[in-house]
Amino acid sequence: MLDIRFIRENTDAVKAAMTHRNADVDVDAVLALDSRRREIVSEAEVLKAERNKVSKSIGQMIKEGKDPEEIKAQVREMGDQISAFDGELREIESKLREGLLYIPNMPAETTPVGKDENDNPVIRSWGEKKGLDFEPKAHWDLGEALGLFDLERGAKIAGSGFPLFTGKGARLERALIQFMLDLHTEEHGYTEIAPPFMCNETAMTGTGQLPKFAEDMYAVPLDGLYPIPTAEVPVTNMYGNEILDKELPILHTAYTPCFRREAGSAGKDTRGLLRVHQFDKVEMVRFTTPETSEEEHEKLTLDAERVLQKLGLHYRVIELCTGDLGFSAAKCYDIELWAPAQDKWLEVSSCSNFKDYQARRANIRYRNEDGKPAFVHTINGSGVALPRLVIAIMENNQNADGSIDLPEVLHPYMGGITKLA
RNA sequence: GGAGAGGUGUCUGAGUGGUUUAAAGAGCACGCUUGGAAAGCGUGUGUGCGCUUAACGGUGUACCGAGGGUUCGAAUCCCUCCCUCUCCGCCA
Repeated sequence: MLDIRFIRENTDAVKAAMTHRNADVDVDAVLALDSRRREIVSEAEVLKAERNKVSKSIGQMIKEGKDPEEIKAQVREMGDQISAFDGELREIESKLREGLLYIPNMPAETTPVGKDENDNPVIRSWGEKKGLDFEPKAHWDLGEALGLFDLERGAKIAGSGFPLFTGKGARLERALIQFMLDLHTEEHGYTEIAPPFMCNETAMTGTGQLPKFAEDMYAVPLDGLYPIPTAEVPVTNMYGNEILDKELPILHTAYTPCFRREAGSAGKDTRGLLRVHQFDKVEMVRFTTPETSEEEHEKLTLDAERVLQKLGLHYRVIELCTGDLGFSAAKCYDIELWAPAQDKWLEVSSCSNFKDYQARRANIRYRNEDGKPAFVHTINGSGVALPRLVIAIMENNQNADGSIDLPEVLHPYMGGITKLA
């Protein structure tokens, strides 16, 4: 969340930022709560100081054998007033916090201003479109024919959007996960985490999924848990309410399945593996100081790109404009893979710098140069998400006979299999 | 799931209603001492919020797992919850 003091002192800038985001946020209502809160705190604390003083004198009187009943009655009255203040304060603080939780992050100064996804500039691209001398088949046809997945049976046991991989398709999932984890841990300096696949409400609030996006999450109400929509949630919140004494930056990578209800996107891009409710993903997370977060964000993005380069896949990097930026992000690059049969770019990674927005929500701090606690900056990105990666591999590397060549780096992970046929 | 024991500051650890302003020790920082170091001695050593200050800081308040309650006053008493450990049960 944003620092209430920042909002107080930069009200116009905050309002302008919300306009650029197309976010409907009542900044003035939050400021009014803040102003009332400070009023009450001041008044209540004067009373508390007085009460503490008089209470102490009661102890003294008892020791001296004097009768304290009259003074007790006075202090009791003060106590009633204090209770009234504290009651109102509790109410105001909870409203204020709720209000702050619904205000998205400030876009970074370098984030391009724009209305929607059509205003996202392309930053760079790598590779080029493969010239296939035949009509490319869609991955759903290739996959069913080669026995890589069985979407009908997946739907039977869980519903549509819950893919079931079979045989070499299942092995390909495992191979890709392992390849990416090895790359990030052995060459990019990340420490691997194997986190819980469910998180509590506090963790989900820390990274910004709750309270605003509750309808996008699966839930296990009996236990107060949510199946994670991304490893970002457990891996970021693992340091919640801590002052880190480790050297920054901290780099973590984690494989987890991800669970998303995809409410609101029903009927859009639903064929095959394009948009599913459960998918595998390797995530990267960096905890940095404010001074280095921009640089670390660039590095993390390159780490994701490296995965695609090693796999030999044509991709481009776009930057999200203010109107398309995610709720908690200040700056974000999306990486998209070219899929010939779809004739489309598919998003496989979203690399975001959250600055101190998540750290303030989750209360993740470090000690700055003065030794004072300060919020870290968090950065994360997919490195990368599997379903669309699998789509790109299948559709780009297909042959006229319906077989699929596997990228060389995967051969060892596939037990020597070089081609899906 | 059942029974029991616990949760105090960076750490160890005392504290069962009122100079506790959380003892003491360790650690850390600075200073003295020293040829240099160790030992010794001295001083300091948390976080959030409010007010104040140009700033350093000052001041008030809250914080002893979390949240409520009792009381003039709570680390201390009561209630609910969370977590850790031990034993039992169940179990991959």
